[in-house]
Amino acid sequence: MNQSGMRGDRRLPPTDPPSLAERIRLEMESFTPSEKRAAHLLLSHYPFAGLDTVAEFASRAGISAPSVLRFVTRLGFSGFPEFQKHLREELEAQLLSPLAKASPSDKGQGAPALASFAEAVIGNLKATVENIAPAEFDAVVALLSDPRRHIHFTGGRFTGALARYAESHFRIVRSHVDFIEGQPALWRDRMIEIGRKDVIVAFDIRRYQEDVTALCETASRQGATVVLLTDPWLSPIARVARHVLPAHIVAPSNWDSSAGLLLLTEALVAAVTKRLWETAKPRMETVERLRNERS
Amino acid sequence: MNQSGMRGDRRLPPTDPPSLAERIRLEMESFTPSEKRAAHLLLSHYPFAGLDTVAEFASRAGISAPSVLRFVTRLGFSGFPEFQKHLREELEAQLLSPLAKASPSDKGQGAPALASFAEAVIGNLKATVENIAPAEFDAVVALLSDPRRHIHFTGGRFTGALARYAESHFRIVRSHVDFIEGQPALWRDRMIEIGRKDVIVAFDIRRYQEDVTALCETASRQGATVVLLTDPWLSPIARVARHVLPAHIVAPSNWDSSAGLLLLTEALVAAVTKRLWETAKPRMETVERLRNERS
DNA sequence: CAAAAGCTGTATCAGAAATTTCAGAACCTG
DNA sequence: CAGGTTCTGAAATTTCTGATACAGCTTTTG
Repeated sequence: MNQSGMRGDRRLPPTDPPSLAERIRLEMESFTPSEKRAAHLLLSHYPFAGLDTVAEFASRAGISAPSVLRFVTRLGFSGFPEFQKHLREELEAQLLSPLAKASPSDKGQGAPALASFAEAVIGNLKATVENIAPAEFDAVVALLSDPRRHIHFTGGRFTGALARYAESHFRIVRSHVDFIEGQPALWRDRMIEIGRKDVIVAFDIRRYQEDVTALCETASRQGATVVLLTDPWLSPIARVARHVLPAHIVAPSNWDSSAGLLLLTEALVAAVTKRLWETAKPRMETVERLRNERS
Repeated sequence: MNQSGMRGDRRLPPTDPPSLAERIRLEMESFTPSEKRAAHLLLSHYPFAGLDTVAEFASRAGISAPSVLRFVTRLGFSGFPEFQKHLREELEAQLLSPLAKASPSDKGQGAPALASFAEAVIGNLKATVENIAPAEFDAVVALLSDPRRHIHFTGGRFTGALARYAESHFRIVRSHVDFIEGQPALWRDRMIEIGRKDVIVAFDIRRYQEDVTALCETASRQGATVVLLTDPWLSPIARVARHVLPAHIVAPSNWDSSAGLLLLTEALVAAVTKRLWETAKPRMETVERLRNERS
């Protein structure tokens, strides 16, 4: 039911109908606070958030109905119904034409920086996933799911934060989880009780940090199993690591991107949580209950 | 690259959500004449025809409003609004996840889990970038590039690690950067020197943490500028935040994904580093030199 | 620091939309 | 072809939504 019938009529570069979403993004700064909340809600669930009733929209955005009305008026619509009609038509048009996506128009200055950065990060994630040996990933999941093991996370200057992130999740999913600071003075003493039952999960990327390497070598010598999350050039820790999961880290920045490491971390958390669900569920519920009691 | 090697193991047909359209097609014969007209209209412009008003739908189908009502009742809905809600949800679900179709049971092995998890995360990153207003991003970059400002990072249970990650980078790029623990006991005293010159960068996602909110509210009351990185539902901190950068966080896991927040963080680091390059470069070189001396 | 401007939510109203009622039309069925 | 059943739409009814007025509050400005 395409009334134009004209095929191959892409005369112009895909100028696209200037989406309402784009306009909102551009005008965002000129919005009042509650208009911004409305805009954020709409953009985050575009365009479905706008298809509900005014009351529903207002409540979800955390503002009042009149503010929503003012918002749509400000966008140039004569009323809420007209606004919804526009959204529906836009949605229908977009859904029916397979070109759909893209939206590379984005002239803005800041956007390109963010967009191209995201582009690169997404490329890293894809490359990371493709280069992980499934067996390796599974083996690590199995290792971290073994309740008899003790898990220790550690990392360097920047990656230490990722180790902490991992620890804060695993700590809830299972027992015997902790975080070890990278500085030798802080872990030397603890090494005495590291042994075969222990697993060290180390994060280490470029500008590999000697103290983290030393920690892993010591632990390995004591019989611990070392799991390493690193970059494709492999931290020296790889020599003592039982399992290595490399992630791509190059980004258009003066700094490396840790997004791939975070992806692996979160995927491990998800997999282990699922695998230990029987015991993890009550633990998560308990944590939740304790949090609520406090407040 | 199916490591299981077991082919032909499609235990169950790809059940998929039984679309309403399918059901209508199956029951078509049992419809009355005017119901058929309604059904045909709906199927021919599925599902958009159903998103209009009853009157509009009836008119387009060439039947009366009550017939439309009887039609939707017959389909098992309690009323027209419920019918529309179903259409919207079906549409949203279909439009938003052309990627990770098999999220439910998926007891599958490691690699599929990792791959589909990555799919979802990548989707989050794209959605995050698209929903960030360029002006908002730029404004935050400008704010964090102002050498006269003091920057404080903070976050909740899980997001605290991201705040640390941000801090460890910004600390090198510029001066006057620190990290504030979320617990009130740890920051109450420091608030005395927080004022107009200060910027609080807060990370807070679902299960918003009251102590972080309290910190931001206090700081805001003292005249500090608050920047918030949160999820699309917006932490209550948004109330006092000057700038809000929302990131999509839903992943096929029992946990939310912070990858979008990390992306924004790294993009901010990259942008600010570039902007302050004249002063950042010598700082980075100095840090490098100090590290080497130590070893 | 005071006045002004702007923003936002409460309460209220008008109107439109969905739903029900009911009588007439069409269609079987015997 | 009469009696009964089913289907259908006009009109009445009810519900609920979108819109507005106004007052309180916050922020800005002089």
